[in-house]
Amino acid sequence: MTDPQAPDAPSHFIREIIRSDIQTNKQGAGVYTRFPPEPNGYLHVGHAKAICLNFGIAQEFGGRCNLRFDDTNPEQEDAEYVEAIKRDVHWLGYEWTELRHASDYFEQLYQYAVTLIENGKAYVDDLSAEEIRAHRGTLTQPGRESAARQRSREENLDLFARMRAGEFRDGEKVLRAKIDMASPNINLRDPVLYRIKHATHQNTGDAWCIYPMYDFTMSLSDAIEGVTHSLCTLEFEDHRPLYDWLLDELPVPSRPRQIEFSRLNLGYTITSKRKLNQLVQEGHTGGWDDPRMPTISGMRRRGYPPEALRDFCGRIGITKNEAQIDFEVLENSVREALNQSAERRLAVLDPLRVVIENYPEGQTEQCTAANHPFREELGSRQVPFSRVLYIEREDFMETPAKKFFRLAPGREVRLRFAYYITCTDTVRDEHGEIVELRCSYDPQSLGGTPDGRKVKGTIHWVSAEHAATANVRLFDRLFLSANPAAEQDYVEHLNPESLQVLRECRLEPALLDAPPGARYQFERQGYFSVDTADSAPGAPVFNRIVTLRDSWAKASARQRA
RNA sequence: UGGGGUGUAGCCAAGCGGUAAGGCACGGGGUUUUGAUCCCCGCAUGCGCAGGUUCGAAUCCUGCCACCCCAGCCA
Repeated sequence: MTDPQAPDAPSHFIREIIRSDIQTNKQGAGVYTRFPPEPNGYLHVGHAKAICLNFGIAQEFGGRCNLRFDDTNPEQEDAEYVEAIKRDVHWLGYEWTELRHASDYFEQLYQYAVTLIENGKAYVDDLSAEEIRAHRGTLTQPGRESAARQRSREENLDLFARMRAGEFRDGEKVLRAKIDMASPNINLRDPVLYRIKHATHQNTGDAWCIYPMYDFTMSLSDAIEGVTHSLCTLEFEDHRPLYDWLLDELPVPSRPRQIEFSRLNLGYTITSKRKLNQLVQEGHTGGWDDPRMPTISGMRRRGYPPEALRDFCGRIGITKNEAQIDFEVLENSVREALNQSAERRLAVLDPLRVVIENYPEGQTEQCTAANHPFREELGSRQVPFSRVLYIEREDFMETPAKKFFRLAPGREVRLRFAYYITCTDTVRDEHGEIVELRCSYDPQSLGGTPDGRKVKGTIHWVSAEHAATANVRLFDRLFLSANPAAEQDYVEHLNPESLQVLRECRLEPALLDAPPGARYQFERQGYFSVDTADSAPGAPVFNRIVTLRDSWAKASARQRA
């Protein structure tokens, strides 16, 4: 596995920049990064990329990394989200150096704003939002200066103090940087620094009624924390001149460097907090942690191991290309982690009854089953075998297709960890549907066969009398479109069959005591986890994390096509 | 159309003037009591296009083309 920290992990341009900065001592000693989410929703895979980058880089260079909540817009934010975010970062395997909130700096930021005013670099404007927009100009035309731009420092200072004191209503006044209304970079056309919001803040309560904007907050918070490398996504690239302008104009304690990289897009999924929020609010999924959601909490609930996410983030690379990663890359990381760590069990998802006619009635014996094919230290368990079994319905074909190696009339197969059986007859119900197979077994075939005969197929099974019955949920992609975000209405592209609940699954008895969160491979089927929310003691509910690769399914699909 | 970015295989991605790494996907073969895993092998005379510089260019120069981002008192 390529962990981002591994010495042989592929390098990328940000790592190169940092190496060079260290060599030239450009950003001072040490590396300090930060992950700065806004607590306005749950984290998703895209954030996992940013988390692995920021925390991973810090780890790699023996540096530090803060978790900082960018909580400057009280109307959007909630304490529920800050708790969820902390949980997600921890689950991914990272520990922050300091836990901060941008709101911790509100007083200091306010003083910085005052300094700007004192230096003639900011002014209070009383234009309305619409007027400001009209004054801003367009992409090709310069903006116009507001009359308020000429205000004296004294008046600006007084007005700004009164903004803070709550003398104005929302939207009545705003603090703006005095830069250049004719700049070809629209972000430099006197950007708003502070706005009035009489709202209760999740961290500071009612202490403030003015709140700083993103650009102002981000660069100064980075500087306050001594961040050396401020990593963010591409859309902030043309905000960098403003980020740097603030550092130039104010007596900041450090000089962070902003570097942008492209955000993660994953095939068949959505990585937008806003859109994910809509899915939750409109009830299209069971919540933020629905196992079909590309949120970190959804993936955790589904059973993805955190090391799989880290491995994935290490594989996709860090560049400025707008990339859309195939979903298979993620699944590959998940399978690789689980193949290594998950114990194997036998479970029949779609049961078909089998009676072994030459097996003594009422007899039970224990078959020894290895818990893992290449990790002997994980030991083995006993699986009961008896006269009546269940096998997977799709492991039997009355008229076998070409290259079908499983059970069929007259065919012999291996029952995993047990005997060879041969299908001798079929039993049908009144509709003509096959409801039972009659088979014979070879008592000599337990560890091998005395005559050395080989069989092409091995199938899984469970003893009917001993089996537990459980619900198993199969998940398919949430969207049918490869790029739902690009569709006119992504909600229309939801996969109506993304969730399938199987209620008649038969499990080997050992699975009955599986603890919530445990992950197993159901042999020949896939990896499954015990749902942490819906399972009860003695009544586990299983989530399919990911299927096994299935070259038979692929080949037979190709045959049909 | 002003500004800022990006173009290397189906999808990612190395490459930093010396003759196209690696991963995913895909195809073929071997091992196998999971059609899994594992192991081999194949997969760009080609790097957005066109010129130019050079003994030599994905890398340097010039000109084009395509795509993405920016006109919130969101982040």
